[in-house]
Amino acid sequence: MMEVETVFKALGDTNRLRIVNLLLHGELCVCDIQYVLENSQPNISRHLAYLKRSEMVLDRRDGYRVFYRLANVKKSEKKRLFEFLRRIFESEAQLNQDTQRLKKAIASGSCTLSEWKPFSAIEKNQTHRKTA
Amino acid sequence: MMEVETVFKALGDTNRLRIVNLLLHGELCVCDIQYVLENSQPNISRHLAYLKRSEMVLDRRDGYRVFYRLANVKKSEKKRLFEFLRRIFESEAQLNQDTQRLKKAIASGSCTLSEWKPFSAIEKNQTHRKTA
DNA sequence: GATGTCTATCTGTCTAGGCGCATAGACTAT
DNA sequence: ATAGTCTATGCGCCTAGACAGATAGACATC
Repeated sequence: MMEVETVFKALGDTNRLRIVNLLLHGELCVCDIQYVLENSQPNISRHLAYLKRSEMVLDRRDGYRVFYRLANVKKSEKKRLFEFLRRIFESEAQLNQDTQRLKKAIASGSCTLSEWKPFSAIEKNQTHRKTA
Repeated sequence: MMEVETVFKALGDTNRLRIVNLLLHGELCVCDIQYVLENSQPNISRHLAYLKRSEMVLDRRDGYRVFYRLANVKKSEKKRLFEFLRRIFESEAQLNQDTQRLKKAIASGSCTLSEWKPFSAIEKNQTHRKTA
């Protein structure tokens, strides 16, 4: 078929789950994700490309950085999916750890220079934070 | 990690999605599933074994037939998952077609000789239908 | 026992995809 | 242009897993 299969395939990998978990909290640039996952940059890029092919995320270039965010949050189907993921991710130690690490990184001025924006805000209006 | 990854991997295949969709409607024997999916028996068995390894389903032998059902519906996490799946499966043409085909087969006396039992009933009390 | 039915597993082939490493591309600033 | 930063892609290796076809196992009936 079918889009459903594609989505589950995309979620059937630890690294991609960790990425989606981070993106649930807001838009991020590649280097932020790389920092949290402690993984090689090419590997992160490949997984982001996979998520993009699967229509799970969208990207946007700003200068020499590329920002990724969850896609189509408006569409009720995906919205339900992301809500579901948020709930089940709560009980995953690794993902919680990642989230903490991200927040700490942002607070202490990571690659992402702009302010932290929670998922709920992005969900409402799809405007993205500006980095200048 | 992590159980979440395993579950999504299990759902990242068309045949397994179709099987889970059928099992959402109740316990079934292998030949019923094979009939609906119009696939080879070894292939169905393999996918069922995969789902079992992933702790998505349980099996039970009754005579020369083996019945499969969704696992651990009591645990709230899995319960939420199955509820989620039921909702998103509603908009998948192939899966609806399968469901119709199954119902028709059961009505006209398929391999499964016993009466049709809806998912809600199985969900409440985990007793299984008897085939004799 | 032998036979028939239903199910599982074994063998081999093929493809998707995960990773490391190197390199190319995009952009900025000087 | 040149250098520096961030990101994407190409190549090669390896494993998981999807399938077909053959065979083995479990069970009932005769």
